[in-house]
Amino acid sequence: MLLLQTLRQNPAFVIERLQLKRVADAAELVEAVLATDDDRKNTKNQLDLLLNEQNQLAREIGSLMQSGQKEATEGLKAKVAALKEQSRTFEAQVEVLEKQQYELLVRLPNLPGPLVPAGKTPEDNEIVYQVKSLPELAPNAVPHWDLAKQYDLIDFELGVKITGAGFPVYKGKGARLQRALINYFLDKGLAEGYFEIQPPILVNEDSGFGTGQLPDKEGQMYYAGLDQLYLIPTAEVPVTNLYRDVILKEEDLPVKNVAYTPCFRREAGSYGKDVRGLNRLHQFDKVEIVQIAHPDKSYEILEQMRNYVAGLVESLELPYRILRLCGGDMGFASAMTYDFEVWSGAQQRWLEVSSVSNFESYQSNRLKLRYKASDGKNYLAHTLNGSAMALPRIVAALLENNQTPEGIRIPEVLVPYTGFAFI
RNA sequence: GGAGAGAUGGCAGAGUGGUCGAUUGCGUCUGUCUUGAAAACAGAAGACUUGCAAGGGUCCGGGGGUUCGAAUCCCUCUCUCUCCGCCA
Repeated sequence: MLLLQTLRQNPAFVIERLQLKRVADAAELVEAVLATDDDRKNTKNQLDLLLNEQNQLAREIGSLMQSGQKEATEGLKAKVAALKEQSRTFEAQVEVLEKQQYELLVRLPNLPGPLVPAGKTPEDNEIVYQVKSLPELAPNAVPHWDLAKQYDLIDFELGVKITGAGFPVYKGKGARLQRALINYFLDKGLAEGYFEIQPPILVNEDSGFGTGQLPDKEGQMYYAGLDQLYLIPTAEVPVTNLYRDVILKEEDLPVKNVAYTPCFRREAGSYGKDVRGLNRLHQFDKVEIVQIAHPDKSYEILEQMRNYVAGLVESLELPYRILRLCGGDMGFASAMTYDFEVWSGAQQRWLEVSSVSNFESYQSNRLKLRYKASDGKNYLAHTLNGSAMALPRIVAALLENNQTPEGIRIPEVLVPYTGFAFI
């Protein structure tokens, strides 16, 4: 959620930035928020005056009672009753205005940072890095779903039988490859100074709200209605929410967490080649990195995270590119996002495997995640996160790019984890 | 799932209708002392919000109520703990 003071200080700038994020009626929204806020403050001030008067009278009555002058209180009591009647109206009004203001405010996405390119579609994303040459696969190279079948690594039909489409069953070396990747990513994270967390994969409504999945994207999460819990779409949700309503010490920043979790996404409305094989699943594994940063450091940290993820992809010997997402393609809560895409040799397309974002104070404002600065005041921290990495598309690219007549070659760094060098 | 107890400031733990936003202890921070530290002593410190400020308002798990006045009484929800049952 954007800070009110940001809108107040420079509404023109906010409107301009919001338009980058495809908010067509930005000007109207901003104006409405500010008008509502004026109204709210005004009404609240009047209410406060009334309350103050009541408090004073109550205190007066108190001291009269204690000195035994009971009769003298009757007139005052009546007076308070009248004031109370009055304040009820204001109270109701304030409540309405607060709600109104809040509902307007949550509809505003985060402002794109200064480096974010203008644009509406994925074509407008800025390619900030791309591998020089793409590998040539043999003409008879096949997509990963065929390889998965050929080597009996992943069984999509079996998943359909026991659950449904988008819930694959990993088998044998396929399962071991998954496990190897998870451990590899976690170990790398630890070596980078991240602290490992194993969070619940069901979260309550407050958590879904804290990171911004609720109320807008409710339909994208699986919901266990009997217990009113949501299956997490990413570890970002439980991990970031660990710090909901927390005031950190300044010297504890940055907080660096890494977590492996399964992720669940309903992905309603997807179809076709996009969802073939491992391209898009309802359940998948991901290792996520989350940082809570000092506002002055968050962009520096974003670059560190980007470099870290780049190192991961490179260590797996996968051809990749990095995109800086344009305003229109960015997530609702993000101020700047880098997407990592690996080249899927047999499908001849780029697959997104990681998304690294700085949310600045957008999430922490909702979360009430603050740190106490040396001046003794509390300030909102910045939050960042990134996939490091999402497994399925990594697996897809590994299988496709590394297929040889002798089998599928496992990247060197993974061999200690898989226990085999070829599939 | 059944029975009982409870939810107060970073933690522990008082407070059962009237200057209580809250006694006290521990922890934290700042001074004094010390070469430095410890100890001792003195002092400081909750959160949100409004206001230039003085000041004001709200917050004792959440919501509602009684009352001139509620942390304190009533209703309700949530959660935690103890015991029993079940169980990876």
